[in-house]
Amino acid sequence: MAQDNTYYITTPIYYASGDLHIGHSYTTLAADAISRYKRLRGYDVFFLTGTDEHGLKIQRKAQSSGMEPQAYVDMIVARIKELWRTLDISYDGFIRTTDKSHQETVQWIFQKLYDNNDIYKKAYESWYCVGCESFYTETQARAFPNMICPDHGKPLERVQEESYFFRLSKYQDRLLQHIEENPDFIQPVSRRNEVSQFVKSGLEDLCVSRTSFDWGIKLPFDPGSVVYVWIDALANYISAMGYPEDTDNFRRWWPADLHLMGKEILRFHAVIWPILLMALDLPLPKQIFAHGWLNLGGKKMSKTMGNVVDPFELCRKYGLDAVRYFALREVPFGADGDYSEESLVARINSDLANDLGNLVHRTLTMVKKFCGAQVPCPAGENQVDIRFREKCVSLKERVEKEIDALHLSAALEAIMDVVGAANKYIDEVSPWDLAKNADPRLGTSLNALCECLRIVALLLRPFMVRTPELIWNALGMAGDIRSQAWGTAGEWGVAVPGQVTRRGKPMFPRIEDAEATEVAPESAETPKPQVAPPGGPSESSQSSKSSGPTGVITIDDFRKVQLRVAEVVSCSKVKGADKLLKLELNLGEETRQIVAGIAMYYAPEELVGKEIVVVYNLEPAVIRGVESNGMLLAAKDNNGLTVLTVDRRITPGSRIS
RNA sequence: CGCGGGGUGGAGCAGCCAGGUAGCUCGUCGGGCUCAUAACCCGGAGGUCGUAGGUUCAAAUCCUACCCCCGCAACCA
Repeated sequence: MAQDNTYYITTPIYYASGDLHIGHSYTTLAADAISRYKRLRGYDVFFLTGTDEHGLKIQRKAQSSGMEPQAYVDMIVARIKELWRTLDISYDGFIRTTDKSHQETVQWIFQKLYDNNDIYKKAYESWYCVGCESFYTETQARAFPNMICPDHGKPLERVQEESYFFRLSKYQDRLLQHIEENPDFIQPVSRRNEVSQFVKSGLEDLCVSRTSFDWGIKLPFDPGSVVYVWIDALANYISAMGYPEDTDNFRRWWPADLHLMGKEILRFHAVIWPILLMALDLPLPKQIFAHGWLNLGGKKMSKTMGNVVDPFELCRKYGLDAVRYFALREVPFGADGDYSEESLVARINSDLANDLGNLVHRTLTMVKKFCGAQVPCPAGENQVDIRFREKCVSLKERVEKEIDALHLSAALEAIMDVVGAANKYIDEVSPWDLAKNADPRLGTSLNALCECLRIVALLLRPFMVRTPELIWNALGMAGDIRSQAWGTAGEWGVAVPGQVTRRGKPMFPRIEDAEATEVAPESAETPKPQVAPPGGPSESSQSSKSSGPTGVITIDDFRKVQLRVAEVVSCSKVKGADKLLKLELNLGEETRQIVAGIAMYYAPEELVGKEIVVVYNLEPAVIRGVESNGMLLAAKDNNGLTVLTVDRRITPGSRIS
């Protein structure tokens, strides 16, 4: 059993088939905030994240990039780690499913389950395409028109395959019982109901081996098969802690306190994982929490809008702490939300610039003007002062309560509530009037405001990585904020009267809209594409955020996209797809096939002979089973869509610049 | 009848499970203040709670039917 003062928290391991997006960042940021909080509360924290690196998709991706799978995932992992550096994620461990020790653990587990008869071999029927050399399930096969493989035009064959199955069904009742007896096991409640409903509907044994590809962990007793991805992936939570060999370390941390994830993979974590642990006779994790999604304009990754949300880009534009704040503040614990860059800007402006940043700035200005930049001595308090003080002092408990319940956004809300109270307090007290009359309550009020900011800075530490320190130093507090005990956020009168404050520039300048930024000439320097300096990720943000106008790119950025003229040789509808056309293109010395989602707007024959514009160096993709090697350009409005063509005939394959 | 989420002042959401004064953030309008980043503080306007029925003394909330939107599945290159 894990020791009492330990706290083991995990994110899922992310699939290393490509770059991560804001959703992965969201999970990881939440885990980071919780980890930082627990550390501040004195826990011995282990925060694990990592990557899932096996599977057919990665094998294919690597192939099409002309790389070995291992080299490919190494490259992706480097980028993922860079992202975590940029976001200043304080993880303690990073596990990769290609780690030797992980692979050995998985094989050990598989063997053990097999020996215990929790995994058994069974012949089962499925559909097979000789062309693809792969198997399809009943559902997949039925999705193909007439059961014909769209890639190869050949009918699927009914085949028998031997596979290994894991006895989920055997543990169904035990799992259900556990879920019902432990209300906190799966959270939030709505998710818990969903899972228990699913379990009640009956669990089928799970096929846990694959023979259709070989980029995976070999079965210890049947090297012709590899381990099903979820068994491989889920095991990371224990393999990373040394299971089964390093018993000391493993016992120290297991069971995990919290598995955090997006709701889309809850089922694997709430069904397969617990059952796997039961089969291994290990304790179950204390809590599995599925959060909602942070949809930041990511749903329209269409060709026309360049609005793919790249976390690196967001940090560069708005600053790390602003992005962290937004991500953790905007989405309440359970629900999804559609958010836009617009809402991000609105949030930054109203909460961080107008309320928090402005509060710091106006307070320090008054301390400077009225008290010679020294924290003043408090004098007597009246009702207003007392009420304010009490609100500040009790904030710590409110924040603790919310974070303990994993209500991260509510915790931030509570902090901002006190910030609002401080702004109101200034208005009620009007220190400038007190200064005119040399009223001793001037000291009381400004001292209180400094105390308030000190508390806010301390309590923001789980969420923001740079701002707390900035506030702390601006107040002239002694020592490093990093070494301050969490408990001091519940005390009053910690700032020493007479300590010298240092007012800086506003820490969160308002972000004006795009056109306003565009006119600002002084920041016309080419925006540096690099993000945070690798050494100190927290360095990035605050100073350089007013960067370039929204979405402006350099000529070099543009050159990355190779555009060419292509002649449409032939064109046909993709079978079984309403929106897709398949086009054969003449590009001079080569011909290519692309797929475009324009069938609603063009009949196939309309396009033949036309010279269109295509993105030449786009990564190949398989859409609806059909290979696409490029993308055509088109414009769309309310009346429809038009494909871009050239003004006069030109040699197919000509470059466009 | 594929699965899931949702329709509440101009925008985004809470309230619904345990019916009884419709709440919050942003915007807007008016006022205040001058310490502050056109910011901060106070006040106002603005809502047939998707539609139609039903239950009830009473419905945003419970029941029935329907309409519409959005994810995913599966059509994104």
